[in-house]
Amino acid sequence: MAGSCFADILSELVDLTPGEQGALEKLEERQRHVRRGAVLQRENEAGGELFILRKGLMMSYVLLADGSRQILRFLFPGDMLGMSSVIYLEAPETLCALSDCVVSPFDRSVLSALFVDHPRLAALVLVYSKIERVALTDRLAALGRTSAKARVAALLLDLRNRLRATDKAVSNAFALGLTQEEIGDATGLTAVHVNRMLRQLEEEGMIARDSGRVTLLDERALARAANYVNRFERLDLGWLPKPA
Amino acid sequence: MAGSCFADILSELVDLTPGEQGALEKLEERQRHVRRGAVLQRENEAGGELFILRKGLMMSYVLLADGSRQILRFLFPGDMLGMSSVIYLEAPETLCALSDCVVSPFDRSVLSALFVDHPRLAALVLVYSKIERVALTDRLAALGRTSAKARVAALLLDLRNRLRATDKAVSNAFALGLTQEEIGDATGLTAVHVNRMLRQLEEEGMIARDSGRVTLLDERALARAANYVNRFERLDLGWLPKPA
DNA sequence: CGCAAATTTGAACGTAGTCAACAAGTGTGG
DNA sequence: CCACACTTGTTGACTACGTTCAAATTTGCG
Repeated sequence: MAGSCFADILSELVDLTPGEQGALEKLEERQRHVRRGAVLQRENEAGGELFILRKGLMMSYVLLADGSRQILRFLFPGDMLGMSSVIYLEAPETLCALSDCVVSPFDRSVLSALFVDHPRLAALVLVYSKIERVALTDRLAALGRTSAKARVAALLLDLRNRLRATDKAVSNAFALGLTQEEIGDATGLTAVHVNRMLRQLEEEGMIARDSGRVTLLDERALARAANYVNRFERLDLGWLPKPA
Repeated sequence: MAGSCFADILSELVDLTPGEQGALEKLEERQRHVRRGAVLQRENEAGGELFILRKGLMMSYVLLADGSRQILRFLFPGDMLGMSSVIYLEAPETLCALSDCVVSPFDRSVLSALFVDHPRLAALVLVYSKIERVALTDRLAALGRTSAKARVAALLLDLRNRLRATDKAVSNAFALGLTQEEIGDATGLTAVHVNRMLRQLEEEGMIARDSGRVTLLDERALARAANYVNRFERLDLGWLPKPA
């Protein structure tokens, strides 16, 4: 297996040295196939493994006492999985495959070694973690303070942008690969209401739909409705340590 | 100024070496007083500085297009502030003092040096950041999937626990130091509805209130209503690098 | 083709928001 | 010390956004 998906993400942020690339390839030496619907890690269970997602779409979610589910994050190729579980005795969230996936498991000791041998990569892991944090707070603000329509619009935009980040060929039309129930669990709505919001976005000419595929017709209007910000842009990383 | 507040937090997680303690004290050499209501860093403005909060209560929030506010996080002594803004050209969130505060500003280059000289501290900074992440996803799930009453109950429990983390003397009765509007902006509710929920918690015997002070009368019932988890417990950090 | 899952739609309901008025503090300057 | 303004808290009446429940329809998979 050539190359490292995680390195691909980090190299969008800075130019990696050959030494750094080599270190990152250690994270993706092995690989494991994961079937759609399979669980990589279950909430409240031990044994936090770390992974890089190489192919496919996954999600992390939590289940609440009443059985309802909150999807925390969708995971795309190049994303590092399991970091928030590896620091706990029991995982705080479940990792589940939304499509057939390929992941590269790696040991915590490899991460630990990375911190010792490659300070700049360690700092980049922190930066990556902070970008994810800001994306999470965007969603927190969306759930706390925006309408159902705005949340669905934001999800569509975010999904398209993150698909495009891994595959430049993704256009305004894409298969979202989520059920309306999953969209609801991500946006804090019911599946029924998601359906109505999609219909409304369609009637207002912002999107078109055809058997699971969505086309963003009026991206400007969607972004306005959603007050969406792409958090992988306008970064400032000049302060990072020199490469090892 | 003796000691480091941030070191106090990290030493709850692992035993710090004298060398590590010394490095952390570098973060808190200077200090600055911040008045109640003052803004340390404003959303969409440049100049992300880093800080350790030494005294007082602060919050981070975002403003949405319609003027509404979402409080992202309350900040307590020992918390590191500004990390998510330092990686961007414009800060993604505002930092504002809820009481008179003391902060220690430090340069990004100091953080950078920490990564080079103290790999284990760097890893601990990442761990700290991940604990915060899990706390954020807890709140995401609360906003997406729980009732108004549960969200207010969760906020009260969290506030008490975090106050106690910095001051062991904090009992079940404490001054929360927030207006009902602020509680609403944190929980995604209106001030009016927060008022009703507090009254309801009071009528059900879970809390008592007296001029800004709150007493948690039935902590068990509150935790059940809120499905609250203390994320600073049950950690597993045996895999960290050896101290430098 | 046949079955299960997902989508779609309607009607009734309920939680939380909105608007408005008043009370209780809090701080400031006269 | 009091008068005034302003913020915060409290309560009621009404509204509305999103949920719930139910049933029909479509889709996709084995």
